[in-house]
Amino acid sequence: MANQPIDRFKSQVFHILSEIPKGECIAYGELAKLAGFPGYARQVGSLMKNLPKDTKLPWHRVINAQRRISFAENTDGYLRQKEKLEKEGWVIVGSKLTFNENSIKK
DNA sequence: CGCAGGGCCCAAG
DNA sequence: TCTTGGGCCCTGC
Repeated sequence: MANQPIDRFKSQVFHILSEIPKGECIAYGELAKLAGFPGYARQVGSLMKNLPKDTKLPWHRVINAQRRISFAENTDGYLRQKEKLEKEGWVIVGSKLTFNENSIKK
């Protein structure tokens, strides 16, 4: 298509996303930046939105810069992401995402 | 061609 | 911690 840069951007995003190891997380902005398109955070969100349910990409490891899940708590997207993250050692502390390294801080 | 909106980001209060 | 307000880029109507 005409949007080659964007097309590459998408590919990069998906690639990077697939390379994210368990226990790691990345912000939309960071992801976009690594993809070579700093400032395209919103587009990353659009891509996530477009992801199929059967995707094997760890989209749940993508969070916002505030280190929070960008969904409202009453949405199933939030719940799904939360579950996956918790399985990988993440914990929700006051709406904030925190990595549980062996033991939660105090 | 303009406008609203999105899994955003950042700074203030 | 939450709410505003500005800016970021792209898509859809």
